[in-house]
Amino acid sequence: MDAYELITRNAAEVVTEEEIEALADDPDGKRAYVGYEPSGVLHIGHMLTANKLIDLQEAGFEVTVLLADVHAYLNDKGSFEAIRRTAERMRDQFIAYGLDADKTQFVLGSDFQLEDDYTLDLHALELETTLARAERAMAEIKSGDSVKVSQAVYPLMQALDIPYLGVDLAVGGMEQRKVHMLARDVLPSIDRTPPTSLHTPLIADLASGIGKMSSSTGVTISMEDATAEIEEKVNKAYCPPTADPDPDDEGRERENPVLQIFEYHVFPRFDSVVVERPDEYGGDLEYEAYDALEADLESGELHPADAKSALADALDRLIAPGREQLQDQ
RNA sequence: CCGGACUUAGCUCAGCCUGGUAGAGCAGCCGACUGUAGAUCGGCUUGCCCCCCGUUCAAAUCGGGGAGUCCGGACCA
Repeated sequence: MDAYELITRNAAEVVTEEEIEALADDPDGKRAYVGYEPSGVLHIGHMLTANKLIDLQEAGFEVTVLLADVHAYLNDKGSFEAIRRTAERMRDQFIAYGLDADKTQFVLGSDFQLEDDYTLDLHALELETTLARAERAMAEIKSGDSVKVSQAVYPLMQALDIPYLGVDLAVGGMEQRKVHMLARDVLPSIDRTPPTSLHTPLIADLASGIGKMSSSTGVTISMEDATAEIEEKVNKAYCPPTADPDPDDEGRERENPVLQIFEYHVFPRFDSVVVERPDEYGGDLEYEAYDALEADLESGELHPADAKSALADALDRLIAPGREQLQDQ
């Protein structure tokens, strides 16, 4: 697989295509980053961008993982001390999951975001940005809560982190695109180069197929789940026998989260997937690419229940090494 | 700083006037039906009624004080 293909596979969008092509022409030593608010437990939402970081490392990129302790604090996630402890735990989980510890630079936000220069640049960005724009860019606002000033500063710090970390490529889920667009708009005002950005798709809510999966509301699969928990969660997932389900009664779009996880988590990390099936239903099936599996589900050749048991097995194999490594500590 | 509205289940809210041991919808959980899930049907759970003080046999409900949120007004030295 060439560099361009590694960089762009399974990406929902890149901004811009020309800039990505330029990076792909000479990826060695270029720096990519993702920022995470420390939440303690790595789940398959985080792992989706982590997969992309692994792709980028393979393509020759240097990778920075920002453990955004200051951001978490601004977003009312607890005391600094508690947040830093979860940040450490999360770093261990990333390494256990498969990020190369030697090629990955883990940075705490508080390592550089409290410096004088940073603060003054931040104020300069505040001057460039309306409250409405900042609020729109803030992906992490809990709906219904009243917005704090800290939450308006939050996306501006995300923008400013990019030049301070020397990032060429900013990576994030699609919910981060407004932040990256804000960064592209506003960084030139302080004579900083705006980032190229790459956004991964969002996996839909496991139970309903609607919206995005979240660890706070609803069900997610994490690095800490036991085999039996994974089986139960996957079994309970929404999975009609199609890749393109009809909208629900209220007109909300639905996705098939089981297929999404196959596409974005399983096939990128495994060469082939075996679906074990009792003889009465036709015996085992083997797939080497996602498209073939999707086509069989669509045609009825592959029953959702069999797809689910294969998914649970693959996910368990994906996270078991990390899970065991963390238990040994 | 002044004024108004609001605060009840995880969420959106009803109940308050006229005190009598807390309700609906949604969500959640369980079961039936599907070789998965969803849909559908049947059942079930959930509460510091914002806090404190008072009145009363009895307060979510009445009176006083306080807090939080939202909206408006004033101030603009």
